[in-house]
Amino acid sequence: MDTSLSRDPIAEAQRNWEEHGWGDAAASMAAITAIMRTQQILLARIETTLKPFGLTFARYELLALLSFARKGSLPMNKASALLQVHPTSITNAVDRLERAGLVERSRHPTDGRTTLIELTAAGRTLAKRSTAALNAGVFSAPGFDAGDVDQLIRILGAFRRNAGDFQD
Amino acid sequence: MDTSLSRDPIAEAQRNWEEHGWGDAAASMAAITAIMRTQQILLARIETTLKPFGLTFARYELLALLSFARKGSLPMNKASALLQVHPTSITNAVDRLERAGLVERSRHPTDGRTTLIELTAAGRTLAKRSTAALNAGVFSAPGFDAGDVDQLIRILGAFRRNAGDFQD
DNA sequence: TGAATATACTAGGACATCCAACGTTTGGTG
DNA sequence: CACCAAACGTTGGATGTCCTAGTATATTCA
Repeated sequence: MDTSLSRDPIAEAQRNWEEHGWGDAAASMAAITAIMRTQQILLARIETTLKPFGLTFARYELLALLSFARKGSLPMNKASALLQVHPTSITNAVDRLERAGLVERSRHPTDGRTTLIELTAAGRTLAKRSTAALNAGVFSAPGFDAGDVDQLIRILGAFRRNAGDFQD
Repeated sequence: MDTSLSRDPIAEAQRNWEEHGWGDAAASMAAITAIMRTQQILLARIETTLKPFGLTFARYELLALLSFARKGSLPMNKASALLQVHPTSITNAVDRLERAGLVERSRHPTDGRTTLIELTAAGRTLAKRSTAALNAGVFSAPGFDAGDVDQLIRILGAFRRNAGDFQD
């Protein structure tokens, strides 16, 4: 699993693409494959950092989102929209967080369809601690060269806007 | 699930980070979150394109890798190393591809521990067709701005090298 | 007002990924 | 030559994601 190869397998795939006459798609294929692999590496680091807290990244994201909510609570459909995942993924995450005593479900006062999620005291504490750990262990030194972080934010921001994630 | 937000939720998260005094980690957090989301968008497009062929991206990657192998066959541990996924993921993919008649397992002639994977004729045909579909539907127009593809390859290549993916 | 439509959440299933543990085969070492 | 550590693949379990379908509640409109 964690063996270092002598050559970049993605660059190798790009060469294969070019040799087969798919030169117009080769570079994009390489970029997309690199995004896939980078996501995998980063996710593994994040999960390792969160493991001591009993959290996964999916659950952490929800916890962090709730900790920034002004009212301290959020409808499940809002969480689904903001985290940009399927509603059933939110249900799954809330189930586990609730079982761990970190959040609680409550009925919406006026709309009987919606369920509100709210942090418990334990949830709020864990959100702070795990965020500090992620900042220290991953975000403050992610391994990108200087200046590249801003490039990534720009490039991927444009891509996500093109993909319809947001208007702005 | 596919609702367009008025504002970029990742930029919003970055602002939250900065307001809480985590300015040194805010930009990296935003870049990493953007990578996660971009991967999700691209994977969804790829899976949609592959669905008519009865393939998932994981199975396609293995199929494509085999189609480039000189001998037409590859040990499972090689596939695991080149695709950079856990050996059990290869076992899973080969199980399904074999059941679909696209690949076959065979014993290594000299080393009794290793298993070789080989494309069937049907597998080779499907690899070609699905690659053409991906090139046409995703890779040839991925939605990145001009010049950004090369930037991505450079930035993510450096990251992966730092992460120990390859020497080069 | 009452029926049709839309929205919100949940249940069940398919798929992929990882980890831990296991059995088999190799190959180096005493 | 025998033994044991290492390598290889598989099984079983946990997690997350998505999809489809179903139930309950709101909203719209005839």
